[in-house]
Amino acid sequence: MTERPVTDRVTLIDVARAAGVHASTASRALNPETRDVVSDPTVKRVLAAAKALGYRPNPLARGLRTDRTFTVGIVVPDLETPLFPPLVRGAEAVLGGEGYTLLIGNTDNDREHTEAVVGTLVERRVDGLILATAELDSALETAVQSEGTPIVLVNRETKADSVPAIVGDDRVGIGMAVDHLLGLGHEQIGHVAGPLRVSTGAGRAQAFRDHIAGLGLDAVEKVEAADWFQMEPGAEAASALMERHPELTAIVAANDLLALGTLRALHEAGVRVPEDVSVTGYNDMPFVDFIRPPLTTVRVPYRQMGVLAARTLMRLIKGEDGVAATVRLAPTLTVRQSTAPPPGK
Amino acid sequence: MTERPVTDRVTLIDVARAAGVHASTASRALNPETRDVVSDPTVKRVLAAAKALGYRPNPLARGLRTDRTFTVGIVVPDLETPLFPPLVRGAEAVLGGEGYTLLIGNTDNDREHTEAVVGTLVERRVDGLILATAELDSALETAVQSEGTPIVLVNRETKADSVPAIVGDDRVGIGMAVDHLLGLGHEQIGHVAGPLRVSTGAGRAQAFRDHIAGLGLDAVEKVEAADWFQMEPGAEAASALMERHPELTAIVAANDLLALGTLRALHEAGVRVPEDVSVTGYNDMPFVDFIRPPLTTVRVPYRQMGVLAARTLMRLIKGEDGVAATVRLAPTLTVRQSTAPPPGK
DNA sequence: CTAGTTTCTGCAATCGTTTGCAGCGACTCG
DNA sequence: CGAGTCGCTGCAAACGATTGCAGAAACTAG
Repeated sequence: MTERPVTDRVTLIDVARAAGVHASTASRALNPETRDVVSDPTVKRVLAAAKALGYRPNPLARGLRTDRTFTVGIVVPDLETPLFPPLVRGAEAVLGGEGYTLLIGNTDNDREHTEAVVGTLVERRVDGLILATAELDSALETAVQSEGTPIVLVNRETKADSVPAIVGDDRVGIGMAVDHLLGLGHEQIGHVAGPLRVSTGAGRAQAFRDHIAGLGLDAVEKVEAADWFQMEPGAEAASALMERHPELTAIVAANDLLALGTLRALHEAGVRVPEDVSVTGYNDMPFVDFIRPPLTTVRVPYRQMGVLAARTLMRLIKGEDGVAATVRLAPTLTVRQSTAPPPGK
Repeated sequence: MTERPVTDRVTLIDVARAAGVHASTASRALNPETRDVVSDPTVKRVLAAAKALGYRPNPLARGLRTDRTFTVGIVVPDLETPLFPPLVRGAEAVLGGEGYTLLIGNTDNDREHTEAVVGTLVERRVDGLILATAELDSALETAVQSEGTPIVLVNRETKADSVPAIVGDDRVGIGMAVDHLLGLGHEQIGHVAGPLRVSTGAGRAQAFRDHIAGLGLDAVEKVEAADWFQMEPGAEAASALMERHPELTAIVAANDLLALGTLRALHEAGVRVPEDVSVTGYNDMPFVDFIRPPLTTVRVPYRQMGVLAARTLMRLIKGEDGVAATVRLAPTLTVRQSTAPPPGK
């Protein structure tokens, strides 16, 4: 296999030579910011030469000199979790439009792995970072911030309020699910919560308790937390919950996968949904309208979360002042067939 | 908001100074390849200094000098299509292990967009490219190749066999679906094909025809192609197909989404699945086991495709010889409840 | 004891940009 | 007509690494 010599990339110097000017002049002519210090005819010549030669600036050289790489890192726990792709796409849509490229990293929900990934991204001089990692701890992001890399959190918050976060409004979302069930006539409502060390898990559980308590009902012991946002733990938690509280006629799950697990546990226990027990999910994952029964769930605007996170990050990068601390996006309720009035109503 | 001065990054020169040597010596001591030309005590001192200062080389500077960025671009039509995340993760798993970072790009199945994305990635000096884009045309990849960037295709092929491809073996997969149906006693089997300008669409349709023809049955006019791999087009194609061939007792869909569309179309026509008509999908997307009825489908090892693509790309980057042209991965059949013997058997 | 190796380290160029500074010609104005 | 200003361009130094080359010890051998 012969090593074919590769078409040599055209550099700024080539353009300068072709236009009969010095490289620095060519640089200034090419850059809209500095273009006005160059005489009009020269600008035209340089532009023409650049176009003729098909010049594309070398981002490495530029980044080395300017300390701006026009890249943004986005790190997610697991791209295969269906809520992340829309989020990434939303971010990519706005970032791509501004000339940024996305570096992506998965963390597998592992603390060490997360630090390694964030480390390489910072080292690669990303201009900013979008973190959708799950852990509630905040040491990492403040550390990164102090190194000078702007950060935006997405789908989770941190105690340190120095870092902006774009999240779904879980209080509203859980409230909508509960109100929907109350409206159908349910009075005994339980909650299959997510892992409490994760902000979405803890937040939704708290929202559930508060909302029920606000109605003068007792909720505390009607919550069972799953180990993780997966079907299997969801099924276990649901079983435990129903065993302790056989009087429940409705279950609010903290997540669609937990709802799926709940569905399965109920099915295996011979309980019919929605005739005997109603179930709601959270997230409106793709295809939950195809399961049996189609899931009533709270729809979270993940794509828009990505869009807003990216916009916020852009403002941070540009050094704008007064970037909002935390933005909560309103969810909507999608009613399908996993909820119905309780038995005998 | 005061611009807090940022902790200055530690550079090779800092390390060199701390170790009392010249930067070039430090560089050699740090690089395992050249370490042996440096005396042992010096190596130790440099290593210690580097560790003490927390030195991380600047990839931009290195890339500028060496023309290796340790980045790989991966471009997919749409990250939200459920087969791509596992693929990306598979690739990331092996690439990350080798110190590479992934740059990701979506193309929206748009030709111009694709060229733009690939353009920026090449311009950013990625060491290689994994393309999962859908179009069958091959001008783009040969163009990129000629610029010197190694490419691996994934989930699709091209006519030019100079570029390696990792694909699922659709002939085998479709064959398994058809054989399964034949085994159940079906004799009138139709195919809802994907768009024929896409290699997976065209390939599966051809596989279907060939397989049926190989059995001496007539297949040609029992194929109806959908405009795109989505539910809606799938429903339309299925309706058209059933109208033309009401005698069909089984439909092989080229893709799970098309199968979902087919399911809906049949449901709306009052046809029961699987009692009246059996349906098979393709891909085994997440949660198709939860739909009604759980879908019998062909499982394609997408994660492994990503893994193999990455491995192949690594070999290409390292300049190894004899990298296989096209690898076909064997799928498996997952039998669920959307298939059953035809009525009266 | 000298000449020739070997081993190690430093010098300086290089990768492709950007940018502060200085110089040069043309123009303005008193 | 001379001094000051202005507009434009070039020079050269960065940015942070890598690497061919050469020089200085230290060592071997004759």
